[in-house]
Amino acid sequence: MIYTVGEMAKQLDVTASTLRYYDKEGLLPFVERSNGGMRMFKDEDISWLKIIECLKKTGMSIKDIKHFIDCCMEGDSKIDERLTIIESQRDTVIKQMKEMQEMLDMLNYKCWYYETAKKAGTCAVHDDMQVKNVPKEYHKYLNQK
Amino acid sequence: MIYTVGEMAKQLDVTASTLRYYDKEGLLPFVERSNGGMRMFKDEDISWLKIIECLKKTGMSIKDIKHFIDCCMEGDSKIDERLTIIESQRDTVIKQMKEMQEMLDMLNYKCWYYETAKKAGTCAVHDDMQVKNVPKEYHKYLNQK
DNA sequence: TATTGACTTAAAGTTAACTTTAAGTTGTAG
DNA sequence: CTACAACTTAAAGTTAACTTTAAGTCAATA
Repeated sequence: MIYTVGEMAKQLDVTASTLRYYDKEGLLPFVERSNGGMRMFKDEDISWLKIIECLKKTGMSIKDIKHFIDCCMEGDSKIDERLTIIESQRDTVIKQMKEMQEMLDMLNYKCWYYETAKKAGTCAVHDDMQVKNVPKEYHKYLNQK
Repeated sequence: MIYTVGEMAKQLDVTASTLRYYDKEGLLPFVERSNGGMRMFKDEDISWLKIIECLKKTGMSIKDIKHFIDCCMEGDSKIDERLTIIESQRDTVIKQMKEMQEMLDMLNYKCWYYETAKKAGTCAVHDDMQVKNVPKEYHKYLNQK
């Protein structure tokens, strides 16, 4: 199957101009053109776009994604570098997820804080809250508003 | 203890101008001033800055953080809205973490892909790779480059 | 009291990642 | 063959979140 930029955009839930922008930035060297100059996306290009999406969603810049794609186009001589880039991005994601978990922990505490305040009708309930009435997992947040 | 903007910035590992920018945007209405106009950060302000950091790191815009802080300054009449905002942000983070896990799964597959290619000296090893030699958790990525 | 480093504000500048616009071309349906 | 929707590029515009600059002020130390 062959798709136009608009059809491909719809499939990937991005705009056509985003795909054109990626192409302009050199992220899509694998996309072929018709005689008239129209982009022709192939089914296998979806795999490329999914890895681009993955790198983008995990915070890699367009410039660095281009570098990775360039390495891919170079072929087997760049396997080492491609592996290094992906490993490094994986480590980045692991760090991001740890940080996310910490943020989630804090938001869970805040939810408990406001649920408790809501029941009491006032945040003042926390001023004279006894530590034993605070769930253990939230102790580290005490003395926070 | 009282801290200047520079001291507070160092503690939080941000620049002083970032804190001034947040203040200008209305995120720090709780920060007091000296007679001469200098910002005076108190120890309890660190709690405020940590929740701001949490909201920011989980993708909330400055504008929406300001709205939350404004609700906080309003007092008990806004407990409901504060709870709703925090619950919604928690849900957002849970979604973000699920997506992150999917990205991590894909990066793990790519690592395996390049490790295998590296051992073989060529990516062509994947062209005639038998499914039984691909770890089960990676089967969903087959037919991807 | 003079120096000096850190502070103050307002305003302009930066950056990334798009998005929009304008002018023109392609390709399909009737 | 004509319409016309969707494509093309180049260039300008947008947005968020800072960052930098400039001109001046504060406050701690010698």
